[in-house]
Amino acid sequence: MATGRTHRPATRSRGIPEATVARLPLYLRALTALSERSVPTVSSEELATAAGVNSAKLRKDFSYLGSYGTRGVGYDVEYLVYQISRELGLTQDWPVVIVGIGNLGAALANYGGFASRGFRVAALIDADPAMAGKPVAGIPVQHTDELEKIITDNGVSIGVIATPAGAAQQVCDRLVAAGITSILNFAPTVLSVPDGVDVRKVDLSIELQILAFHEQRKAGEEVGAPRRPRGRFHRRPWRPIARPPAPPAPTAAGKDLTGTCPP
Amino acid sequence: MATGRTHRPATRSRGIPEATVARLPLYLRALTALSERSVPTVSSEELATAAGVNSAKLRKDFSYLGSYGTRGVGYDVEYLVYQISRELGLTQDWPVVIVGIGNLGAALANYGGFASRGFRVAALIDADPAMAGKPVAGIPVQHTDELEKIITDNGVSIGVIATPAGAAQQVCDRLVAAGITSILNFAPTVLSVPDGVDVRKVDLSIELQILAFHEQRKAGEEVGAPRRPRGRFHRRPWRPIARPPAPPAPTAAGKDLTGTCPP
DNA sequence: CCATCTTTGTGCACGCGTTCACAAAGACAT
DNA sequence: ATGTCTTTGTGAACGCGTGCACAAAGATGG
Repeated sequence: MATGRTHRPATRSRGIPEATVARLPLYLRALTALSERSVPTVSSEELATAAGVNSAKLRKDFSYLGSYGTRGVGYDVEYLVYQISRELGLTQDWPVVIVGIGNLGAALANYGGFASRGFRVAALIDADPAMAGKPVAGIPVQHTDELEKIITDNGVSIGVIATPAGAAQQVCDRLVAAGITSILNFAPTVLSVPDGVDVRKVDLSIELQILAFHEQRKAGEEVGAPRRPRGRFHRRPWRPIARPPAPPAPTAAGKDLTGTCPP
Repeated sequence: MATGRTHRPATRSRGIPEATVARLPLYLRALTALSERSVPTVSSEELATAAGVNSAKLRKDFSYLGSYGTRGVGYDVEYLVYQISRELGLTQDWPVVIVGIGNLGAALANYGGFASRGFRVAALIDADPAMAGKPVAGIPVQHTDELEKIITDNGVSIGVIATPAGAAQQVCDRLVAAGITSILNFAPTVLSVPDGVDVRKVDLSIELQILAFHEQRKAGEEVGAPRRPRGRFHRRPWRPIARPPAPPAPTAAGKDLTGTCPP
């Protein structure tokens, strides 16, 4: 999951483990799809398949919420949708502000998955005066000067940062000072926030790098044993983009000079 | 982290734990920043702070790569940048295709964080014939019909799916059939792929839902003990957006009717 | 060359998360 | 009412990840 997660002290909130909380939205999505198809009940096995997890894990996850299933039958879809929604806090409406209306910010503003989950885009904020007033996704962009006023007036407690990395910490500080207590950060920076403020981050390039690691490993396996031409014919040659720097030489007179001579 | 991660069998690849692999990009980002400031060496403590992790964790992570530090001094920045880049497979260039050029796809095409890490956008693909030929981020969009040809001609092994949920599985199948072995999925769907294909997912709304959970918990604490007006004055009233469905009644003659009567 | 000081690398213990496997619970048929 | 069959809910075992705490290693100064 591209889901970068921030260093939370792993405090299981009200008895529900973090790992379970992170999966509840998955279950909710699968259940919503079933609900739209008017499926009345679903077994843990079916739902687990639809959500892409193990059925035992799903049952244990649900057991933290309570005993909402019926043995021999399964789970009532509508009832479970409501229980999970309530647990996640989606039975109320959450106004959010998006700061940084570049390509990504605009994409987020247009993203339909927010409104359907109870998240309402209360305002779009950008530092560029030329953007001010310009409508994006039907909402006029407002200038950063208005940030504090927007947040207090609308009672916003969740902020989304989609600015360049250089501006992120500054924006974050202003959001927190204005009363924001949850931040979703798309900027490739580590944000420092006071206690009581939650930060979750999404870094698009990190996910690709993790994929590259495994991809390299798959390609590397081929030079190993049976030399079976797996994949196809489209293996790229190994093209280094940087010379390996020499390992740092010992500061004092090195006792062992082997291995540091250039090839 | 919004990092959604897919149910990998937790196979630690070549001895390096998955959790460590997921953090290597973080270290790399912090090290790159130091490198640009021409900082020669860095201690585990400093680097850990910059990356937002524990210093003991960082040292243990690096120990999986080898002994690249110097006791009493720290780590050589340039050397470590190279070693991590090599481990992640970023010393070669990875062509990627982006399928689905809507708001999000366009944002990804314009995202600068890819090119700087060795990822090259080889092609943009969309199913809308009206998009064909239109340049996005300087690259002309190509039609889905060309998908297989693009992938084989360019030797692409990493694909990014930014289509609507309904089209994702179909696109995924075609990508896999054409030779793609790593997929980054932005569509809110569970993709099923054959063994040997890696999938990582990024779901924007999931991250917000997790934040909402904790936000609700913070608000709920206030009604508890000392009624200290934490936060500020902007607490929203609890506004239910759906009536709680009644729990499923027993099919046969219910022995116990208490608790199912409407309020 | 020796003493001191800094910082790495890691053994160890602990806690969380995952999975197995099964007893208990309820539906359904007879 | 009773038996059978399906599916839940959970106790227990295991493995991974995290953090502590310290010994070893090397730099630095005299």
